[in-house]
Amino acid sequence: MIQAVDRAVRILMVLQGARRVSLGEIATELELAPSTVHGIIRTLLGHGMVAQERDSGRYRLGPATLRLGNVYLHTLELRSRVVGWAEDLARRTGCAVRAGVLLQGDVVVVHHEPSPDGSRQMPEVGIVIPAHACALGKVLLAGGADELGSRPLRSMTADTVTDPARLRAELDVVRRTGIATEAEEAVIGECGLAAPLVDASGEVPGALGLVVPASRWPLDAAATEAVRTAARSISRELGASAWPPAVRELPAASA
Amino acid sequence: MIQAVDRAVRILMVLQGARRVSLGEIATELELAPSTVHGIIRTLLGHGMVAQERDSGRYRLGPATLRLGNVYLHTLELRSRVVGWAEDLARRTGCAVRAGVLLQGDVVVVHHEPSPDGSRQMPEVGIVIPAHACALGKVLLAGGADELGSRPLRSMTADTVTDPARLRAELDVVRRTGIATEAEEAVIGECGLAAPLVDASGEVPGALGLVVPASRWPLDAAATEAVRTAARSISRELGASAWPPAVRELPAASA
DNA sequence: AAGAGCATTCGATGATGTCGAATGAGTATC
DNA sequence: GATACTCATTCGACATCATCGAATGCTCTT
Repeated sequence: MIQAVDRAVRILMVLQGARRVSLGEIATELELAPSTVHGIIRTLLGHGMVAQERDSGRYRLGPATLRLGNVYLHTLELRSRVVGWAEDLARRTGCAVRAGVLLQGDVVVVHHEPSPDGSRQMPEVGIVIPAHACALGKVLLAGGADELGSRPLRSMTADTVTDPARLRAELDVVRRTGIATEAEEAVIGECGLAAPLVDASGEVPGALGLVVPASRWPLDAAATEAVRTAARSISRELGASAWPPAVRELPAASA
Repeated sequence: MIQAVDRAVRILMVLQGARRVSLGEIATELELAPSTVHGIIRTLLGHGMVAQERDSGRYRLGPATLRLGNVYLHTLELRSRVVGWAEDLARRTGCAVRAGVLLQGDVVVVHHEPSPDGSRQMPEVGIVIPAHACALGKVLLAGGADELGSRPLRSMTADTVTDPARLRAELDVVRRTGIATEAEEAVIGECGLAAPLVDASGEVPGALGLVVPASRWPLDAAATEAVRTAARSISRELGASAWPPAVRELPAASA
């Protein structure tokens, strides 16, 4: 792992955590000499990855990051395949629809279809949710090879699953049923139900799910079936041969 | 400028240009040894800045870029101040409204308010337009210190201004009037009108403008005045003391 | 008016990234 | 069905390059 590049990305992560950060704060947080940070930041500055406030001298993320993220979205085949089905799902179920991918123990929302009733329209594409606390995340963890990243399971609400053993048991159920649920484990008043998206290699590169108000929880069977149908259809478009994905306990003997 | 970091960002830029890129293609484009690129990419891979297709081995941008871009948007004070006024402007003028910032000779759209008639709803936040070919860009170039970056002015349509001298003359007008216009210089059938957003230091960190169908061009005076009013109001919220920004021919003697 | 905190610059050190060649897997070709 | 090719990947030695600590200039605060 290239040290300088690793540090550069770490600096971006620090800038991600706070609006305006001083050079010294970054240096302290990363346990580096201020001049070291300065050199890296100047390089990032030259490419627009970070910006500097002209008056205070403090740093924040730059417009180049927005461009990168936007291109990422448009090159994501998963997303383009999801859009149409998400619209249909939202109309059919009356719920907001989300699609997400895994990023190191967190779920990044790559598509958000607002609920038809228009309760809120905040652009939620790009937001990050701890994987263990949302339905999308449980699906992705269940489908991933590494499963849990051995990081502590941060508690978000009173109902967040923080016990690794209990989460692992839940993931087993997800693997068997192809559906994950979550009830106010990330946000009070919000529940979720999600299903895996499978690609040609049998991997689970993403998940599709509903955001359900707690007042409408548990969800009726029709909505659950709609999610299952949509996920299966998208997976087929992605080249998947089986859905839900095959459970792989051991390295398959048939390979 | 840190060499390794610079190369890492360059790699991201290459990945930005094509959906799926092989290691060799990146190495060729950047004139580097494949193993050098590989080392850097592996580091970026570890942070989710790039992703690798499991089957082909090719690379593309990763979900971490989306997260970065999203955080950038939410930490941008400019954007949060623009949202309300953009909505109002769109309703008042019937046009789509955009806000943008400058990124090395290009404009990055940081906010997009669709036109009320709902002609199209593509999420255009994050897209990039050559600064010399759009109204937002002309405003930003006029307000910037470096003016033109001595890069060739790429032609987008038959009406794109590609002559530096003519563009410079246009920028002078923009500085005097506080309004920039563009008629089918970037996209056939699309015209634009924009005004500068000024901050407390008198800089022009962003621009606000309308996207006008060619059929409605030239725009009536009322709409132009609405843009001017919105830009002035937002600038005041940002702490600006004067609008349009003062023209600085020379380093001010009063400093 | 003096002090602190900040970003920034500079130069010497050695740790670190770079390169070229070799490996292995996977695929297309004959 | 076997071969040749492309491609990502690994390894080790060299010298470049990033790193660090101290010093500077600046602005804002006390």
